[in-house]
Amino acid sequence: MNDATPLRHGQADLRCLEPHAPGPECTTCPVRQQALFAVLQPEERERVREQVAHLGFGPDESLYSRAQPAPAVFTIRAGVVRFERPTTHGTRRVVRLAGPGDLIGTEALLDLPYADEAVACTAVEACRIPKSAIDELNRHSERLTQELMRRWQLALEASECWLTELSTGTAMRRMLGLLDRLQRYADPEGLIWMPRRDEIGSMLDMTVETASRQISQLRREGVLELHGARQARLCASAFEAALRRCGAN
Amino acid sequence: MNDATPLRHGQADLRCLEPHAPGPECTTCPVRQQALFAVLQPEERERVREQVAHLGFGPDESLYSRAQPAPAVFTIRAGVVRFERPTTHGTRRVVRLAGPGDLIGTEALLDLPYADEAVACTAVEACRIPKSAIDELNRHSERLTQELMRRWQLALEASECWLTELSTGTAMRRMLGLLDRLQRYADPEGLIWMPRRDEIGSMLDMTVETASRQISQLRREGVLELHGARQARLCASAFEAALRRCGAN
DNA sequence: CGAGCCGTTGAGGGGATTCAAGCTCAGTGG
DNA sequence: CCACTGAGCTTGAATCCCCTCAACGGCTCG
Repeated sequence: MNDATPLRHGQADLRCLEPHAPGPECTTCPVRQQALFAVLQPEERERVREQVAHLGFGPDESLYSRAQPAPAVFTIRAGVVRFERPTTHGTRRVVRLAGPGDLIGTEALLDLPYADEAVACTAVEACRIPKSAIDELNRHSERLTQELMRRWQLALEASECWLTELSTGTAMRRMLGLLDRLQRYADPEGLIWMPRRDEIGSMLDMTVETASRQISQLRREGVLELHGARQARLCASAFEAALRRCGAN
Repeated sequence: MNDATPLRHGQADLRCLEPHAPGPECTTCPVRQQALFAVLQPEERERVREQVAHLGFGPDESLYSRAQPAPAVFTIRAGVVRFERPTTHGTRRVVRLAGPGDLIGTEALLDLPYADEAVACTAVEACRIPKSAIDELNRHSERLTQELMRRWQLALEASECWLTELSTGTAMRRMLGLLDRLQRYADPEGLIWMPRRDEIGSMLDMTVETASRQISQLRREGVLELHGARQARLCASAFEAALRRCGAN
């Protein structure tokens, strides 16, 4: 996809798709209704448009890194982003996922460094909004302030949900929980993004071998149907059955 | 401690220590510097004082319950509070702790129901602040708005930290992570609150037996020194040694 | 006193990790 | 063309950690 090295966990090379001519894309944005600026008046939106950069990221590129100075927030237009942080033991742990319409990196608005590393899982399109732009709007738009608080609550909800659904119980239960979440980011044809086995490992705190075994079992049971390496389809009825099976566990 | 039944996980009986005479306690509050209202001007603080109720809760009483309408936020003055939510399998999982100075139940400000059940672990003193009071101040104090956002970020940070430190690795590693956190809520004599074994279980996703075995081992190793049923003391050097030992694991 | 809760410890079994080998597939270069 | 390589995925076998089931002691309380 790019001529540079694939750079797993490297610095982001912020390839600006449309550097200084954001054009009319805001009004035609696929996530326009869910995005942060949906609460703005047209004239307010117009005022910040030229400060917003439209960026693209390839798999395993990071949008930003933990502990770095945070000058901007991002709205995700397409793709899946994972949030990683190192454990005290040196391994990496994924603590959350984000998808189209989500606002990430809000630490920036508090003059705090980024709390996690945000890494693209799939190809990702995102809008980069400098802190200054939000600050200015914030002074005049009470609705934006309210919306920002709502975003924080959403992130908190996602994190706590990750804890209850993806960090408890057997490996199979956690795997089903993950697939259930990935289903929300499915494309129109119902294909879900399938993480690498080691990614699954850092999401669910298991080894690559265990992740592989769970996937294999689900395939044998007809729950999961792999389509190439990075995509798959879930069978709803078999999925429910699998859930019940390990619910009785 | 109270004449009513101990009511494990029951409704909160909101015992108001000083019903309608908040008195001068705000200025003498032990958490005055860390609490939300620290950012307010004296006259602003004065305006809301009479709307704030000073409440007490006994162990296992809940301050509020998940999915309930949320009319107020709470500032914790003393004690430790845990946030629980049910898993899809029917068990309970603790997703976060809060202590003196923390602001909880901020969902209320967004007209959302409470996201978790907040349960007192120890004896807890808290100030109940109705949503309406915050709303009014919010319109005039930009600093309060900023502070609220900071609180949300703190909660998110705590939740993600819980995920990386208390939900990964072996039972011993998680136990040491928990003790490390509890240390932050230690009293002046260095005594920490010691949870029941089943509480530890729902915090670290392990059985009571496993929790008990870890505790016993740490006692034998001189890391932990129990003082009665609900208190203990950590030996810093032995604690570090234990961390290294299971770091090499 | 007996009942019940809480904590502890032991024995056995099961699920996950570890270690290891083999597979496919893409890219490389002779 | 094909051997070679390395990354990712899968599977097997042995080990180990944790869960399950069980029993028991201390303690409070009716």
